[in-house]
Amino acid sequence: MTKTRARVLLPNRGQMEFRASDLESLLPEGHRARLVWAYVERQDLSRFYAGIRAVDGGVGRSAIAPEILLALWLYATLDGVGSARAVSRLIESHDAYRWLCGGVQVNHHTLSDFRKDQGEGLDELLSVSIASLMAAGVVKLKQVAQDGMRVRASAGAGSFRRKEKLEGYLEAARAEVARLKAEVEADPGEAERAREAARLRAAKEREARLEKALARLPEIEAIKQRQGKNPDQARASMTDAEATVMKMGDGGFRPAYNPQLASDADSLVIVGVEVATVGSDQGQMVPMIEQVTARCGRLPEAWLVDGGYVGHEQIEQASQSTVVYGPVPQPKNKAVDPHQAKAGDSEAVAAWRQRMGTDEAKVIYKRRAATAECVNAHSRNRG
DNA sequence: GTGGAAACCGCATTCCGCAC
DNA sequence: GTGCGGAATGCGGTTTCCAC
Repeated sequence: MTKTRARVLLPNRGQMEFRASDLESLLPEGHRARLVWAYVERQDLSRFYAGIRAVDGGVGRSAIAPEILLALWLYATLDGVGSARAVSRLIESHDAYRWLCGGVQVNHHTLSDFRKDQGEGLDELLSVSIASLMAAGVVKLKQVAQDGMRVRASAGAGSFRRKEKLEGYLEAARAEVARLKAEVEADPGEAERAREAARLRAAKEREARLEKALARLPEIEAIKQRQGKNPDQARASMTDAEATVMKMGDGGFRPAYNPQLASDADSLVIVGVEVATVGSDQGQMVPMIEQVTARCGRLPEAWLVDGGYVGHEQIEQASQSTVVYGPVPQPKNKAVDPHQAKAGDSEAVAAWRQRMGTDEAKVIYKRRAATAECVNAHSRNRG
């Protein structure tokens, strides 16, 4: 008995079809993009609108609504996307990003410009958001935890040069700018003129970067001096003058920044942000307390830090405004546990007790268990 | 239809990390 | 050291809008 061939449905991908659909139906109720949009709509964006010169009845092309740009960046940040080009690609392919745009074309350049030009506005928005959360009782500032993390800078490890080399490169860059200026002014052909102008721009940028690198050298030299090292060995990056070679989590040394975050331990809301250009957390506590106080309008009740912040001077200053919780610093004589020290303490421990003022009510050094609790709370927060 | 103004966005360039 | 892909950014062309 012969068996006939099975009859099946095979895909026909060349078939044209039209579907009726709207952006609104792409996202379900309660989708994160809708929440982001609702949040953005509630914000006072007058600062962003103030910079738009295209007005009703006036000339010029309409600007893209700041709500869209802000919502795109906010949603992208929640998605862990930080590149303008990546957001631009997502706008083409991802329903949530398409929904946020609502048919408005947004180019990666516009996204990048918005982030670059509106830094102050975005910072102010953070303050306003925190104020709203405080008014609603979400942020209480009972315990604020601070920590930093090393973030790789956009500068090559091989871009660092000492003063002598930087000055040489700057001289060469200035000569190049002068040469290109003369070439542009000599009025070559139209097509060539654009290329020459681009080269001139690039040369000017390089000159400016080298000037910045040289301007930062004194700061780096002073650090070297404090560390007892030869200040002549100070080097700055030719491409990103503010980047500093720091010890990273994996033990390596790379150009990086040290962003500092302060967060309300109960609500997990970030209440302070700063980008430090030094690798150590020492010295970062007091400026952050001042920033959070200015941003929130009142002092935090308690401030939690890890061992990297516990320096005598910082603790003394911080204790004027809040109660500081941090790991107990070990005396240089590691053979002695100062907490166990009693009558007959060694001279070193007695001096340590006096220096740290453990009996002062304002400065409280919690023992290991309490510290672990604080650090855990902060770790959860960072997560 | 034309000109002017404002905003958008493509081009060109540089720099980076990575692979080889 | 070289090539490649990705990202950032200034300049200037293009687009859009309005008045005349």
